[in-house]
Amino acid sequence: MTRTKASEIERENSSDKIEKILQGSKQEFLAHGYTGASMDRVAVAAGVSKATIYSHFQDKEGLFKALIEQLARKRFESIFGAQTLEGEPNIVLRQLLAKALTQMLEDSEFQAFQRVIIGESARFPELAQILFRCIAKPGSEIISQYLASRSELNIPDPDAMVWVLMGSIVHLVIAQEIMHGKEILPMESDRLINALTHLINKCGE
Amino acid sequence: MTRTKASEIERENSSDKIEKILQGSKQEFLAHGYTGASMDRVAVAAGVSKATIYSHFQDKEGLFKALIEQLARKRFESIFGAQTLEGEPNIVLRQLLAKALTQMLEDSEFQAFQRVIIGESARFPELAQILFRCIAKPGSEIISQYLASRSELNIPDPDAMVWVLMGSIVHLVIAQEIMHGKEILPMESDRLINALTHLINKCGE
DNA sequence: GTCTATAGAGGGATAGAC
DNA sequence: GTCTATCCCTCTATAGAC
Repeated sequence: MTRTKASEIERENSSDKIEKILQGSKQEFLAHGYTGASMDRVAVAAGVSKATIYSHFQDKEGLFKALIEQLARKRFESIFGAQTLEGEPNIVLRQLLAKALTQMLEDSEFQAFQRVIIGESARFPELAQILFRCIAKPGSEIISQYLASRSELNIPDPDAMVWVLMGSIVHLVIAQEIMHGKEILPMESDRLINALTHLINKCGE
Repeated sequence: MTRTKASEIERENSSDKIEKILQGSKQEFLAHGYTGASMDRVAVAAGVSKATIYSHFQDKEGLFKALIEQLARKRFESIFGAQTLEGEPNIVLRQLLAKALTQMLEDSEFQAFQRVIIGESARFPELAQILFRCIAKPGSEIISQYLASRSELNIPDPDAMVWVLMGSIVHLVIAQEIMHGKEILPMESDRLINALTHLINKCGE
């Protein structure tokens, strides 16, 4: 019986501590990056002692990797929870792009996650690759197959088209929010979405 | 007379030291990021003592900012050295996109620069914004005006189209090289360029 | 299992000699 | 202007008590 009931909320087992440590480390790593993060501050944020962290994780690197893998898994589930992709291409694609872009623009945790992954991609190339294995690859395959299945769209290279769509919206998030470019060179997401859907429509004419 | 002649190559003045320090700090900051960089290693790489660095720059932050500003200025000059943008749109745009993409894909220093700028964009938002002021904004204005001036292209929103073009190629560099995604989800630059030029052509039909 | 206390290394920055 | 030597702090990681 290791379940936590409301009546025994004071008692905590190891799994709870691990989750608390991961939550605390999320704050710290997403705010300061890998090198800038302090294990002392992780301990404070998690509400445990530093020694407890080291009893559950091998070292700072092990904790960082565990956190990133957990976050990537959660992102994957939240993105591909209920994507159907059926119906009129014009509407389906517009909704898909707009929804993905809006979610990314409004989710500052995602932006911090993306910033840290890119910033540490020299030290931890395998962590950046997890994003592609878990999110970009399955996502691009779904969209590419949809584009290919709709022959009226008349797209010569669906895989390349996915890179145009994905690249345009991901880059907008990186440029406008992550890099704070919106004050210098602003672009409304509606205009980008309109431009992309207009291009796809012209393809089929 | 502070010029350095070939006959007095041993003698160095302050300007030389400053340049050596910036060169040494480039290695260190681009390889390890701001927090991960060590002033001791900068001193070794530059061939000067740590105290000499602090006599020319206020602190680590000041040196980092000076370096990033220098690199941004150099990038700007190398990109907009000889861009004419005249002639048949189909050819001009294809060449422009292909050249920009190839240069970015082959320039690992640019990639490290981009990685560090993004990684530190939470701590130093003004540095990321320098990139937009010096590179993205002037570049996008040149391309946008070209697109608008060619009425046969029939582009409803040239500014938004620039974001599609720029976003697609910059994102490819980030995804394939900076984040090491090419082993997981590869995409050849030719196919992306073909897709983009095909879209632009369809617009005008 | 979890804590406090601390070891041991490396960080940024500076004083003082030359 | 430039160096060597050093200060003081924070860091990761662990030893030992409970």
